[in-house]
Amino acid sequence: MTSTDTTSAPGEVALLGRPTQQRATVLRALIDSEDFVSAQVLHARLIAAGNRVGLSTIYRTLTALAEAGLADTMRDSEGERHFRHRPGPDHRHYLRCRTCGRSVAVDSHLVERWAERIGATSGFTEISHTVELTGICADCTGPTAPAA
Amino acid sequence: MTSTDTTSAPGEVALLGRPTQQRATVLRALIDSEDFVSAQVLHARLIAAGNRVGLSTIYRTLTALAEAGLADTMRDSEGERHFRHRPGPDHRHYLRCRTCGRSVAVDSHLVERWAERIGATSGFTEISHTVELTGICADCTGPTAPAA
DNA sequence: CTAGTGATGAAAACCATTTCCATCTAGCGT
DNA sequence: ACGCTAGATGGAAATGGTTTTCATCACTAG
Ligand SMILES: [Mn+2]
Ligand SMILES: [Mn+2]
Ligand SMILES: [Zn+2]
Ligand SMILES: [Zn+2]
Repeated sequence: MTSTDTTSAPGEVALLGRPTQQRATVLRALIDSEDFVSAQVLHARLIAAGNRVGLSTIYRTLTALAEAGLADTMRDSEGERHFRHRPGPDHRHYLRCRTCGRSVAVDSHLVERWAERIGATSGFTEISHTVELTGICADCTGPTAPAA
Repeated sequence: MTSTDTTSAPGEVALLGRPTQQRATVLRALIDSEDFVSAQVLHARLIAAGNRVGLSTIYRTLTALAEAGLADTMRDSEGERHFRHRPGPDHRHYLRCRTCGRSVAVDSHLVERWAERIGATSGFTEISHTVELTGICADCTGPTAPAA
């Protein structure tokens, strides 16, 4: 009930090499957060929750997860990297509230096609793209003040 | 003929506060580069060219130019910020070659509209976005080897 | 010309991320 | 089970871009 649960995360973690205790913990925490988190914040949370994980391992694991396509990444305005678990097979783009930080995945097939077309038109190949949306969500817009 | 030219950059630099020698120099260098440059690289170039400008001033000026809408910015995969002079009134998006670094502005009105629509649909306001494309340009694709 | 406020820049501080490296450990052969 | 070994871990130190500090400088109003 505390931290002796070895069956934490599914076999997904095996895609990264050896399925270690720490990797399972990190993936589990990433899934549980259900929103973008920085390596630092995730580390703080895990430590606060009593887990023993090094910051280096968090960075290594998150980077590996992103490379393996199991996580989406994004950079905030200060250049800090944030990670979010990717449930499906293909990448997603998000719209994030600049006030409360909440983010929601958006339908992006239109930009996906646009990006490809632009590449073809310009004579470029192996096109890849970055698309990030930010705004103020309904909760934070109301005169009732930003949600806690 | 060396660096005594005070009429370097236009009055645009006045939009940033006092029209100083350094600000003119930085803006001029940014315009001349005609492509994205990092603060560090721009600084190195200016120093190599015999100008006396501090790195801090480069950062301050580039940041100010970006805030004033006179420059577009972009972050490379390592998180480093790059700046490019913005000739027109509205921002642009670029397609950059991952091999030689050259970048070309692309027509993005389609994504601009897409971003707005997504915002409206999601109940978000004050939408802003980030769109970056990378790929391999024609010059770098050919069997003739990447351009120097 | 002079005062006053903004600008400069060298050096130090910041801070997210990476690298080192000595110590563990999962997984395998025996 | 037992020991081996390549891979993994994590605390600490190194990196490296960017920001801050602060003493000195230089536009510009008067
Ligand atoms: Mn996409
Ligand atoms: Mn745009
Ligand atoms: Zn919000
Ligand atoms: Zn190229």
